[in-house]
Amino acid sequence: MKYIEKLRNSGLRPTKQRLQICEVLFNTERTFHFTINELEQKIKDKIDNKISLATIYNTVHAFEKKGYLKQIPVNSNQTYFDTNITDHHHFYNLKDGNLIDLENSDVGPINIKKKINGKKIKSIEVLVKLED
Amino acid sequence: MKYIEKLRNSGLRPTKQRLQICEVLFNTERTFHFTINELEQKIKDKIDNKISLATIYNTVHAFEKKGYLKQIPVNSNQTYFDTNITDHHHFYNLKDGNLIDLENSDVGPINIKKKINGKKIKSIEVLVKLED
DNA sequence: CAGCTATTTAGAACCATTATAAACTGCAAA
DNA sequence: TTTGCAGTTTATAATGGTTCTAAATAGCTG
Repeated sequence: MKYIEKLRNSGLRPTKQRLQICEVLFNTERTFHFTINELEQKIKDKIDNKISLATIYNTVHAFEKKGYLKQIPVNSNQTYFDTNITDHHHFYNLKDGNLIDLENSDVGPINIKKKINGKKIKSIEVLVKLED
Repeated sequence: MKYIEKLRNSGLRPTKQRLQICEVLFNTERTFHFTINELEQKIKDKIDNKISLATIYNTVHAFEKKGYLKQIPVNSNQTYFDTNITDHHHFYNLKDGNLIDLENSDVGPINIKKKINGKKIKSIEVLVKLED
């Protein structure tokens, strides 16, 4: 299994559940956005055994902490995650809450001129809200 | 009262509660960021009568819909609002969750090259996450 | 002033997320 | 292999921000 090493290298035990969640999250043609509920549904569809909701939350947070997932800063009642961990941005369709990737190359270079004392920039994320 | 007209022009009845919330939100030297809980506390400190939490939620949402407040897209368990409704951006201090304004002039012009069919850009918001 | 609709209110309901604590499991050491 | 233990999983309860409800109240227009 190709995810065993990945997990072990991060100090995460390659449990059956984590490996199955890896399959759902990372063994795909394309990256995608999801909420925990959407992921839960995807997991139900793809695997036979049940993974408890608590484990899904735990795993997603563990993966996010290790940098295998990113949280998308959007105001919604649910938290959105992204399996695309490259530097990039998002369109946010206000009508239906849909998110669309916006590659770095589709946004001019962003130069933050203001500095904050003693702080480093960890990420720069652009959210482009869309309306009709 | 200077807020009566503002409210009436928006189709909102200038009730005692709304006018008092206007005072707290807009009669200030500087704009500021807040969560509903923080606003509730501020209101308690500044006025004698009680305003119910439901009214605070209703009013904040009404003001946001009318464009007198902006929601700040940040992942937090609470929703952040901003009384600064000009086009601008934010630093987000990951350590303590603090938000700092980042004026448009402190960010180079942002040119979104990708177009989405049939959609208009409503806003472009940059979130700069800070770490130590 | 009358009557109508918008608004306020306390409290209940909702629901995403987190906490709990008991059962289970991967794994290293013997 | 077996043992022991820390790391995980699990069902369920708890939490807490937000929204809903329905009754009381308050602007506003005629």
